Amino acid sequence: MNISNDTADLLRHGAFGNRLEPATLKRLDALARVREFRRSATIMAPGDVLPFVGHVQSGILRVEKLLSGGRQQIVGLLAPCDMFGHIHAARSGLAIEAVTDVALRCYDRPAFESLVDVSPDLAHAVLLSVLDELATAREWAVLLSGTTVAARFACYLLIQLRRSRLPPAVARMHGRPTVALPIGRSDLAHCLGTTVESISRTVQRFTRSGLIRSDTPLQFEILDLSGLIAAADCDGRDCPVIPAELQNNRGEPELEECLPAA
Amino acid sequence: MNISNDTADLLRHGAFGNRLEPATLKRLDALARVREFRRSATIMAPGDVLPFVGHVQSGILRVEKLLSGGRQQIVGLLAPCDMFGHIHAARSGLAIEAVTDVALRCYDRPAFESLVDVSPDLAHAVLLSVLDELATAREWAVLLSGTTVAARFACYLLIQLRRSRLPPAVARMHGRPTVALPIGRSDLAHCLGTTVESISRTVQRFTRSGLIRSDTPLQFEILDLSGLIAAADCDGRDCPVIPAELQNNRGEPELEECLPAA
DNA sequence: CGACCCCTTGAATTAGATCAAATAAAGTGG
DNA sequence: CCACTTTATTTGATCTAATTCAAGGGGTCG
Repeated sequence: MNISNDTADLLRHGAFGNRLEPATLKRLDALARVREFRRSATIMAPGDVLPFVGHVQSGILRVEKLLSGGRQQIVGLLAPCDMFGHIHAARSGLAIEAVTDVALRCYDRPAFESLVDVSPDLAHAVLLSVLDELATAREWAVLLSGTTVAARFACYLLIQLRRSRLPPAVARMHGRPTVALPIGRSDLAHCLGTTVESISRTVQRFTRSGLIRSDTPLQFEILDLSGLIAAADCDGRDCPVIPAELQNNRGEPELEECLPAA
Repeated sequence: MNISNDTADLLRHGAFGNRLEPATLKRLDALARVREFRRSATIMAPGDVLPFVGHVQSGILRVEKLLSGGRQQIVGLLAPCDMFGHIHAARSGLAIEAVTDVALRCYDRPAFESLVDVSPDLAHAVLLSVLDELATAREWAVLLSGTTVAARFACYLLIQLRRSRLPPAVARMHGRPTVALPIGRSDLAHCLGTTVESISRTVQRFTRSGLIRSDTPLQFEILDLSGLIAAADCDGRDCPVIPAELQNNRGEPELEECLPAA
């Protein structure tokens, strides 16, 4: 299969794009409208119910909880091709903000729901999509449950390795798997429920230990995958399952196959 | 509406029971088979894909991640009427165990999925059910993101107050809202990503502060709801939204209405 | 060049984990 | 029904890890 075609399709139709009938796809396209937001823009305030659903075309969103003291806790990141919005409206109390400049492919929610009602293939794709979101949310819960910052950071890297379906997030630098999300230390700290200082120290420690290499603050080359898995305090069978294609470096042969993904 | 009828219906048909056509309900009942497990039994091992889906009729399940060191991290609790199992199989790497003796109403998965395919009402109900699971998972992520044990414990109490749809979990003792899940300190500690000792100390501290009262280790009477909300470090608009019916004690008038729930 | 933002590093404090033990509750068998 | 075992909870003391407070580079942009 042609990678670049797949990529283009994912970008256009999101996670459920390539599972739809041509006819449904066409009607979906008719509904689509691309909206762009600048970095730090608020897409959804806490308590809002968006009038649309959609998926990310480019950029990174953060799903976060705003706490009383003006503090924020990130409970998820949305990368290109991830869905956002409440299919069947229910206030979540969460906020969505743009980490980078973003382009969102949006569908008017009532129209989208009507289309779902008459398109079993779309209904099925939406269900799969929500199930994927569910798995991701559980993964975040596991991540946040790590007791030490080191464990949470290692888990974060493993999740990003496994999860990202599109080039920019995970690539190979110097032939090694690399996590390169456009996420600054501040956001990273909020993701991991800690402070920028602790993040910084942990990154330095991992670097000194030879687990990772970080040319720029936004890039993490994975040097020792098995070491990272050990640091994440979870065995490879579980949450952070690494795609087979990434295992051929210092590959861990005992790692099982990854989920079929997309 | 008749509460006891509703309760019975929830117990029999789970979260999506009262949204189905009578015909669908009948076909669903034909598929149902109740399985019982004793306390501490493993319903699903990590890596398993259950041959059935279903919902809890009685008892409590814990959804957990098993870590390398034999440690476990609970990423969710399932109470009566909650769904479990992967509708469209995808290994989660999570385990499900019985906290108490449980009765599960199970449906053979292939048969259930076939029924979903031909029953739009069931498909819709399943989607809503999964969306509810998603909201719950995000709530857990928020819970686990709390920095201090006190914040996580307070958040846990608030979530249980809001979430439990059936009597045993939340009731009123001496006229006050009470969280009374059959969860021992050990499980509670795993839920909150901490140790039994820290739980114990936190409970004592909350008791001394007059936030809660605990006659038995399994019961927590809420004495000061607004204090708990403050301790959870999140304003009432968000995650822990308290049902209106529970607010008439030391009610917090500024709390908004809760979600329509079931 | 200075203002600003982001990342790193250092020192002090504190919360929580760990180790260890006492107390309380619940089941078991005589 | 009581002594006894087992399990659950509480309390104490120590030690480690992380937050907090504070300051020092290293960029970018007007």
